[in-house]
Amino acid sequence: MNAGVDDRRSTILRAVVEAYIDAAEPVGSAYLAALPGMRVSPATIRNEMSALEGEGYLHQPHTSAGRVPTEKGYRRYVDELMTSADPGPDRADQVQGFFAKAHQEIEELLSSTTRLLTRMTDLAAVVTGPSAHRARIVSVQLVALSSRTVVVVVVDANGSVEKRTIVWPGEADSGQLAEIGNAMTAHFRDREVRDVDSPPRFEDSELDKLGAYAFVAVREAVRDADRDGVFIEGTSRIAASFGAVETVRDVISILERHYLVVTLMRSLLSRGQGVAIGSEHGVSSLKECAVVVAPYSVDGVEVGTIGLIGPTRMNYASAIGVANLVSENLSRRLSEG
Amino acid sequence: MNAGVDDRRSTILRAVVEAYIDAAEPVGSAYLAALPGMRVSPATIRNEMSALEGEGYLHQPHTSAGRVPTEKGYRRYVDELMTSADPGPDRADQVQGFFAKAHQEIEELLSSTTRLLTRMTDLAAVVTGPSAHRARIVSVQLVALSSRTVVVVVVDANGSVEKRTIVWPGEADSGQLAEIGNAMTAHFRDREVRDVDSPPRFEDSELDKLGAYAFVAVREAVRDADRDGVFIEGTSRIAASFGAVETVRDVISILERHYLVVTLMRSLLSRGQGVAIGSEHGVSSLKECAVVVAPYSVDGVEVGTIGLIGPTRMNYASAIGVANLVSENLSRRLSEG
DNA sequence: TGTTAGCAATCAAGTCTACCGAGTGCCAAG
DNA sequence: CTTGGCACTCGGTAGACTTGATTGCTAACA
Repeated sequence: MNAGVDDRRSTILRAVVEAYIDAAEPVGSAYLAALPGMRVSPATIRNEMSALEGEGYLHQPHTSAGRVPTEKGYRRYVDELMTSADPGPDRADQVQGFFAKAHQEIEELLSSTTRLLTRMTDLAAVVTGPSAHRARIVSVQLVALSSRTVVVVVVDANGSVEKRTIVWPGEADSGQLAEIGNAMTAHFRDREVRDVDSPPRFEDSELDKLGAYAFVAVREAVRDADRDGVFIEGTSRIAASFGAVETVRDVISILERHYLVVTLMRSLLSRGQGVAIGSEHGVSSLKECAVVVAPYSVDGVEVGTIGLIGPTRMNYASAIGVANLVSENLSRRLSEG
Repeated sequence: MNAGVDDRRSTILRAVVEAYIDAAEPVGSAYLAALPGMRVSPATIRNEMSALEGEGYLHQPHTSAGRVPTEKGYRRYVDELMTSADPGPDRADQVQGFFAKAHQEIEELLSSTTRLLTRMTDLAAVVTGPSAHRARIVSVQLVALSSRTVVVVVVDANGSVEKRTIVWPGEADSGQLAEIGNAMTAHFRDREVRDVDSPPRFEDSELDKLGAYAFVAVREAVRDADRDGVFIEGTSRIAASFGAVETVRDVISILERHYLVVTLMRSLLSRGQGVAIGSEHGVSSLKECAVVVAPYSVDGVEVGTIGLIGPTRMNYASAIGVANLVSENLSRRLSEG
């Protein structure tokens, strides 16, 4: 029972899954028997498939049809049967080439990484920006837009820039603003974003009041930091993957709710899962989808997520391979500086 | 010929368009004759419809079907026959309420405005950020991320912040950086973004070299400024509007190419068109779509665009009304400060 | 002259039937 | 345990027929 990956039954399950991924049509015994590696007759394959159906790995849409993998079937395929997710040297080169001439700016880098993922897998791709919570603050500056409007600009060590526009309580004085900015920079410098808890204090009581006021903007600016960085591309591939418009609508409408997608990916990662198939992830609108996730890290710390979303009959080997490959390259790239 | 909007034939055309917008099904003479305002028999209506078909305003999918508006029919409807695009006091209140408690930050304001548009019209919505070319620069600062990495931060009068991360030629010295930043701020202050043409000069030859180097980053940062600000929401409504998955895929794949959408909207506006129907705009993948655009302005200068995209049988009155309403409110809001 | 009732004509879409064929399950022989 | 053979199932396709919506035309009418 549940022997290895080499027994005949498993081989047949693998062949069914791969054929179905390829052709999106129920797979019959005759087709399988004709496969190069297969040394048994259709009748034997039928027996095995019948057993696989009993075990819950396959499903028969109707009596006179071939078999289709169930979620459990895909799961077993991904966990045990799949041949290596190594994307091969061509793709490795492609990814390396991409990162070699990729843009400096982190946002543009991530956004074009998302497009790269979509292009390589033909799936919808998601990349979340590096979580800002652990990033260190490098500079805080206050700039007057007008006499009553001030923009607070916070730069962190990732090179992310967050800002908050506020109405200044009184006439904005550029000397004062500079002084507050310098004090803030000194105060927060090298502290992590999540440690922004109290404003710097000033001798001068007016400055102290203004400083406390500006501090609120700093806190809000860094609190929003994570919200910016979600990149999603390849939505149109979803339309190409499903025949039913309703499914397309449901899936796309989930993809439009970025925070939902991010939550989903994070929760998968935190449970140590790299792949969620069908209803495993619990989002009912995505029950016909599978999600592949991989974390990426900066200096060894996992800070962001790469995700691929497509139909359950996606090419898992390719998707997982590409996700990991891109994750490694992106991590390396972001850890350089 | 082409009398007014009050002759019977025009009334019938209007009724056909409105019925078709409503029900998405070919409209027959019996249905029209039963309409409250209609005082003639189905036979008469048939005669008129036949004439309208001859004039190119209507089309009959097949002999035993009712009539469907052609592009020309929609065009005439929008230009002459449509009843007022006034969205009514409820919606005006809704929009005012929205802007009353909307977010300060321009990006978030525009992004939630896009969602508002989608919600109110059930169409895909696009808002382009205020063109930065005419914005005045308020501040330029150089911040060291590490000894060899510097981020150049440019703040403009809209409150937009642009940045560019560069490798510094040498050890980054915070005193030098501050000096260059101050000189840049003084040099570019109140100049328009499009006028960023030459760096400030420094007495010190090393500073002058570094300044020229940093200037490149400033120019690149402001050149990219326009690229950020495109907000698109409601893609999933497209899936709900069309029956064919291919159409959905085509349209969404256009929506994914932001620059294409922006170009389309700008070119419509520059030709003074507020509505483009079907093939009028020349983007073949959108031939089953109509696009409604409205500019918005800051202090009387048109700086950005609002757009709505949906099927040709969208509710034009509502779409145009909402686009204009939101445009006015957004303009007012952005011109306040 | 414009309007209308009446009516035959048209044609998409639905229903019914027959049939084909892909694919199975099972049995008996190897 | 494997396999060939065979009856069986059932979705899908094709054709014939029906239904119903809608038209265009004609002739009568105001």
